[in-house]
Amino acid sequence: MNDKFYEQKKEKQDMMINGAMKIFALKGYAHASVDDMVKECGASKGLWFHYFESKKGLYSFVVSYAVKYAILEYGIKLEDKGMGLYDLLLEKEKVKVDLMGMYPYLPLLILSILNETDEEALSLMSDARESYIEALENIYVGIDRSEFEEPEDSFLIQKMITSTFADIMRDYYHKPVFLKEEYISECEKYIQMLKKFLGKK
Amino acid sequence: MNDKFYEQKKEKQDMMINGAMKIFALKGYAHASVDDMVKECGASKGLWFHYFESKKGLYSFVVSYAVKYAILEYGIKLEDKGMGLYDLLLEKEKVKVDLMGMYPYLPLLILSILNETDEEALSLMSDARESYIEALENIYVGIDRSEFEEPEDSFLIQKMITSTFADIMRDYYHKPVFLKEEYISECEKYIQMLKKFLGKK
Amino acid sequence: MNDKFYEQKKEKQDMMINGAMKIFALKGYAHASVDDMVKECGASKGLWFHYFESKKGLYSFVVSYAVKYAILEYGIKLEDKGMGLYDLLLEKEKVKVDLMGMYPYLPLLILSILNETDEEALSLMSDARESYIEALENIYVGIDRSEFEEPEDSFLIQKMITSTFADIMRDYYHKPVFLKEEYISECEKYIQMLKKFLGKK
Amino acid sequence: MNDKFYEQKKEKQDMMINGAMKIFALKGYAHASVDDMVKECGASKGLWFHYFESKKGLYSFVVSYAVKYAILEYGIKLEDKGMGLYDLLLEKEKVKVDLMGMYPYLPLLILSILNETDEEALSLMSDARESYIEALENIYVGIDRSEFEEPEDSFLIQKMITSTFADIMRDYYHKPVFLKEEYISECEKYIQMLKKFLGKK
DNA sequence: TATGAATGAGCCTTCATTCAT
DNA sequence: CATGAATGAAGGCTCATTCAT
Repeated sequence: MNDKFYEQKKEKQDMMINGAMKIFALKGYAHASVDDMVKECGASKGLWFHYFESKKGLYSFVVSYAVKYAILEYGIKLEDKGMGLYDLLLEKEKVKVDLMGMYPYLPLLILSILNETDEEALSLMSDARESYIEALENIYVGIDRSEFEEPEDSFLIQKMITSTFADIMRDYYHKPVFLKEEYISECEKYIQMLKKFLGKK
Repeated sequence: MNDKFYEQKKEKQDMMINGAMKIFALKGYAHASVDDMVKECGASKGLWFHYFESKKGLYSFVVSYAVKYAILEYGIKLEDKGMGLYDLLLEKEKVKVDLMGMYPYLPLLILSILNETDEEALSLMSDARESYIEALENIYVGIDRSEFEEPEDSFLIQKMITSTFADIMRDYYHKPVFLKEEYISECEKYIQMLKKFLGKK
Repeated sequence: MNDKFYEQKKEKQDMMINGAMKIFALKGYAHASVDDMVKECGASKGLWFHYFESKKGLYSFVVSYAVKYAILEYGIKLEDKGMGLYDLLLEKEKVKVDLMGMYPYLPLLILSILNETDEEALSLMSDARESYIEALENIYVGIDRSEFEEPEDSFLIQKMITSTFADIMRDYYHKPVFLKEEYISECEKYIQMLKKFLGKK
Repeated sequence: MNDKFYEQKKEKQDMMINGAMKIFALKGYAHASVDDMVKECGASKGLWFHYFESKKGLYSFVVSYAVKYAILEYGIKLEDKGMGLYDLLLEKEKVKVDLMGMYPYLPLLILSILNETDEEALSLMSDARESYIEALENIYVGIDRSEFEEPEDSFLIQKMITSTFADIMRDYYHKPVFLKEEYISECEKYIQMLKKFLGKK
C-alpha cells in the first residue's frame, strides 16, 4: 500500500516522515492537520494523499514505521541478555536519544501512542501499539532480576521508572531544544538513587 | 461572568459541569466539541453559550472550577502537617477518588491540565494550572522527610510516585468503569514496596 | 394586535419605542438584534415578544408608529398651504428636529426606511413607507411654485434639497451628539444660496 | 495576501469579484453572507476562504479593489483639468456607468461604502474609503469655478448634486435592470436646470 | 510525479423564538 | 405581566479529501 512512497529518495522519505512524526507527536492524531505537515516539510497537500490515501493511512504508516524502527534499534542495542533492570532501562533511554539523531520526534510519538485516547487513533494503530508493547516485554523477559528478593517488587519499580522517564521526556520536548545529555543525566540520577536502596545491579 | 450559571439549580449545574469535564478530560481542549457535550448531558448547544459565552470561556470555567474544588478538598483532608511522604501521597489519591463521587472526571481533567500542550488551552488556564501546582507545593512543604538520609532522594521518589500514579489512573479511566477500590489497592502496593526499602514512614 | 402594548404606561411605551427605533435606525432591520434592545432599554427579551410576537412584528410596529407620528406633526406644522418650496423644506427639517425631543432616532429611522434594501424589511413596511411618501406628496401639493418659471425645475430642486438634507442628517447622527441648531443652520445655508439664484420665496 | 487569487484566470476572478460586490453592495457588510455569494456565482464556500481567509479579508479586498479601479478610471477620463463643475460631475456619472460594463455593482458598492455605519466594516475599509475621498478631492481641485461669483456656493451645489445623483443611482439599482442611458439622461436634466440658473459652464 | 484549486461536512457562535416560572 | 432559560437554524470558518492540470 505504501510501495509508491518507498520508491522515492530516502532523503525525501525521511523529510516527510519527520514532518508527520513531529506534527502527530506534538498535536495528537485528531488535532494534527495535513496543512501543518505541508508547512513543516514542503511536500504538497496532494502528495501526502498520493502516497498515503488518507490521514488515517498516514497515521497508521507513521506510527507503524516508528514502532518498527524503535523495535529494531532496541533489538540491536539491548539484546545482551542478562542486563540488570536498572542498566537496561537506562540503556533504553539512551537508545531513544540515539533515535532522535535520525528521527527527532520518534520517541515523543511513541509516548503519544501509549497515551492516545482518541478512539479512532487507537483503532488505527492497535497493531503497532501491541507489537511495541510485546517487543518491550520480550526485552524485559531477559532482565536479570536476581538482585531482588521479591521478584514482584522489581516489576513495580520497573513501572515507576518507565512512568517517570516518560514524564521527564515530555518535559524535555517542551523546551525549545531537546538537551539530550542533560536528559540522560537526569535519568541517571533516578537510577543511582534506586540502586543505592534496592539492589545493586 | 458566570453569575447566570450559578443561579441555576445545583443539580443542573453539576450535570453540565460533569458533561464538560468528561469531554474535556477525554479529548483535550482542542478536540472537545460542544456537540459532544450536548450528547453527553442533554443541555442544548445554545445553552452552553448562554452560560459561558464561548468554548474558551467554558474551558476556563471548568478547569478553574475543578482546580478550586480539588484544592479545597486537599486542604481539608491533607492538612495534618507532619505526615510522611508515603502516607500523604497515598492519602492524596484517596482524596481524588472521593472527588469522583461528585465529579467523576475531575481527577482525569486535572491530569489532562498538567499534560495539555495546546497553546490556546494553556493560555486559558494558566492561572488555574499555576494555582494548582502552588497548592500542591504548599502541601508538600509540610511533609516530614526525616526518614530520608538524603532529602534529595525523597524528592526523586516523590516525582516517581506522582508520575506512576498518574499513569495508573489514566489506565483505570480507560476501563468501562473506574474501579475505585482496586485503584487504591494498586497504589498501596507501590507505597508498601517503597516503605519496605526506603524509609518506614 | 398591539393592544396589549398600548395598555402600558406611556413612559414605558416610549422607552421601548425609543430603544427599538434607535437600534433599527442605527443597524437596519437585519442587523438589529433583540438583545441589543434589551441592553438599550431594559425591557426583557420575553416582553418584546409578548407585545410584538416577532421581530418582524416589532419592526412593522415601530416603523408604522414613526411614520404616523411624523405625518401627524407634519400635518400640524406644515399645513399652512401656500408656503414656498424653500420655506417648507426648511420647516420640514425643523419639524424633524422637534420630533427628536420625544423620539431622538425617529428621523433617522425614517431615512433608513427610505433607503432600506433588505427585501424582508421592505415587505414588512411597504404600507408605512407608501403612506409616508403619499403624505409628503400631499404636503408638496400645497407648495406655491409660482416663483418658478418652469414648474419642472422646482421638482428637480426639491429632489436635490431632499437628498442633500438626508445626507447631512445622517452625518449629524454619526456624531456623538446630534447638534440640532447647527444642523438647521447648515440646511439654511443651502436654502439661502438657492433663494439667491432660483426664486425668492 | 491575495496572491493566490490573482493567479487564477481573469474570468474567474471577475466572476467572484462581481458576486462579492453584488452581495456586499446590496446587503452591506454585516448582512452579506458567504452563502449568498456561493449562490450568486457558484464558487464553493471553502473556496472563498481559500482565497480570502475570512469574510473580513474578502470585504477589505473587494472594497479596496473597487476603489482602486474607480480611481484609475476617474484618473483616465476626468483628468482634463479645467472642466467646469457641472460637466465634471456629469462626466463622473458617465464613468461610473462605464464601470458597470465590467463590474455591474461597483458603483453601488462605492455608494454603500460611503454610507456604511457598521463599525467593523468601517475599520476594515478605512484606508480604501479615505483614499477614494482623497482621490475625489484631487479631481475637484481642478474644477474651474470661475463662473461662480461666490466660490462657496459652488461647493454647496457640488454637495447637492452628489447627494442627488447618489439617491437616484440607488433607485435605478432597485429596478430589475439598471437602465444606463436613462440614468444619464436623468442626471443631465439636473445639470441643465442648474446651468440655466447658476453659471453656464 | 507533483501541485494546489475546489468541495463539503463539521464545529463555534449568534440570534429569533418559545416556554416554564 | 415579566423574566430569562432553553432551543435550533443559520452563518463564519477549518480541514480532510478529490481532481484537473
